[in-house]
Amino acid sequence: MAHRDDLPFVQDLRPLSKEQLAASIARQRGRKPTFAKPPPPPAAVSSTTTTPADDKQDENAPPGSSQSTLKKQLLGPSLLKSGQDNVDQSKVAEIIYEASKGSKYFINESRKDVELTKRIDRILKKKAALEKQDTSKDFKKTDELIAALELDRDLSQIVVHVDCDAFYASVEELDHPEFKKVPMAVGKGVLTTCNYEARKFGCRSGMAGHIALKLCPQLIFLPLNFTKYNAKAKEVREILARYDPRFEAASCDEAYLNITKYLEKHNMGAEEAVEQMRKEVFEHAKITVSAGIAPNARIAKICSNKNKPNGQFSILGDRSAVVAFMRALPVRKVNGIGRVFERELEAVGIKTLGDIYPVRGLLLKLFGQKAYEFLMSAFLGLGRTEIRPAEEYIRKSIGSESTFRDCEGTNNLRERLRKTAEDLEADLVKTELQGRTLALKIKLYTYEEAIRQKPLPYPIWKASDLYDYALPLLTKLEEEYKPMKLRLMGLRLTNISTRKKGAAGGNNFFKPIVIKKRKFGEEEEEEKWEEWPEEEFQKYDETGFQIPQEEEDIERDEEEMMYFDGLKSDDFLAVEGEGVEAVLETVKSEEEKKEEEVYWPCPICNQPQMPDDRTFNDHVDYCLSKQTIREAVRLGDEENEEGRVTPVPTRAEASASPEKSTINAIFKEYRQSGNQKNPLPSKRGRPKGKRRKT
DNA sequence: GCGGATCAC
DNA sequence: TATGGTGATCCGC
Repeated sequence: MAHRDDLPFVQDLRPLSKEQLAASIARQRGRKPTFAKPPPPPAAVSSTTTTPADDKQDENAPPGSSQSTLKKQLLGPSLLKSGQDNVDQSKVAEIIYEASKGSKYFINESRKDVELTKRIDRILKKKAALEKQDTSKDFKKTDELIAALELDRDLSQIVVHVDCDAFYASVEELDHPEFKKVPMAVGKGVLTTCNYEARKFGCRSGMAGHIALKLCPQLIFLPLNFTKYNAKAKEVREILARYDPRFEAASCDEAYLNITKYLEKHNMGAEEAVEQMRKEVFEHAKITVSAGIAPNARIAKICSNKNKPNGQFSILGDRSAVVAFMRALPVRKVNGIGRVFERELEAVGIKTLGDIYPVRGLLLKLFGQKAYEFLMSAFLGLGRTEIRPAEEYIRKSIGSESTFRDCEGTNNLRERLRKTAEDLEADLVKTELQGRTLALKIKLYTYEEAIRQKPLPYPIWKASDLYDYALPLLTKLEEEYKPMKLRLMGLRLTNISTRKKGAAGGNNFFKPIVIKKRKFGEEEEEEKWEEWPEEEFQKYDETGFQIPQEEEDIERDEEEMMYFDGLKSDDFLAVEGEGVEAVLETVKSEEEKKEEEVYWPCPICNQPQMPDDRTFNDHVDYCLSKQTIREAVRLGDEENEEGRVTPVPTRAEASASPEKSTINAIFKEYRQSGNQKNPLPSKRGRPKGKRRKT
């Protein structure tokens, strides 16, 4: 099927005006345009029988009401990351709201919105309480954190984020040039992506198909064809590899490159090289890409959205350029801050990253350690500079889930479970994986979700085992939600290991695998020892999309001015408190750091390590695990059962093994003594206030 | 360790 | 008629 034939294909393909749009929607609904007046409030959350009859409740909802936030929510995840064109988002929001109202999906969104509002209330109460206390210590601690983070800032690398423009839609347009100038979307049910013509109407990736049709009645739908997209992605990657052979494919249509070496070798400027790369990609693969150029991955990612489509944007230079750029950035632009966190931050007065500074001392208690460190690191414009092939990241789970028409009744549900188990088995056969923990996920017809999981006595992968072990979980849920009516079922295995021959059985050929931490925690990396994956897992990524947005200038309060201006004048440290000064005086420029050549030698491999606790500890743990894994493999050889492969212990497990306690104790002591007396060679000494992370 | 929630794509 | 699938992380309990 090339496209949907039942869709109207009008000759006039100009976007509708807002009035036309409204009229069009109204016609379909047999009513007059509704968005001229305030729309009705969301359906009552406690009731699942809400009907459009509820319409007449509250006609004057205030802007901050749950209705307004809900509308924003219904706009979909891609909206606020983008912002694009001349589409009137509030009108689009009204149309979506009107079209969604009363549906089960909508009612569930209302329920979630109410929960979130409650949580925000709790955060605000906490904030009010904090403001009555003396928080000077919290501010001081945070300034110490800032100083410590500054210490690790690395501006010497040049990282590029490459993002294909409306990838799936672009690929389809190559095969169907006739769709280039008309609104077109890929995917059914929800839009996986859509072309720029469709975006003019307010269509977005992730939007429900029938909603998109309301916004754009002439929208053309094409079915997904992953084989085609993967082939095209490969063509793009062939070019990227020329610029960084160790580039990182972040998804089907995104990649990170570290082009520092390339630039040195070819004596080129970053902008120039990336222009050339994008040109080569277009010549070779015939699709356009956008790129962001920056000192680290986090900023590069943000930059690649600035001049989309088919453009590039760079933030390079000194620290002040980076900090100034981050300051004005709406928090939602940062990877890891989604709609929910955005609302929580907004509630405490944080709209842009710059807004973080005045309240920095409250963030730890308001949002927890991880989010706190994440925010501070984002505020400073820090991010990872090490880019490595996706194959070096280890997978932690594998699952399969699917949506269907309402399914109820024990027999039907069991049949569904059987099918789900078979689907998962197929993937487990392909990947040669198995798992030791099984999770069953369900979504009720009300869109409420639940998960039940259980550790297994041994790793499984066969459909029959999956079914047998999942059945008790299903019956448990059936009891809880009786009578249970489902719209989705999924199975997922965690604690996974490979079934490949020779992986962990006897040939102890191991290589380090890096674990990606995606959310908070500054995209840190943590190393483990695992089998080298010989084969890339097939990916079924779907493309999200973002479009640049104008950033309004923010007003800076006095305190903020001091920080940023101080940064520029290069002695910003002096404006801060006493404790901070003490820490900050150890901050050196990159050049100074390099010149000093002060490292701590690893007691095991004797290689010089960066002189900070965390890096050093991690490295020692890494070396230790190398030792302990070797021992574990030797032991494991004798203990292995036929046909069942012992999973390689993780670093934590390895450290916890009693056999290794001696060596661990030695190095624990080593590290502790280092902590107290700093016997390790260091001209500069360790920064005060640097927390030890475990 | 489990279950719910959030996030990215 | 009627809003996806895969994988990861974090938090509270």
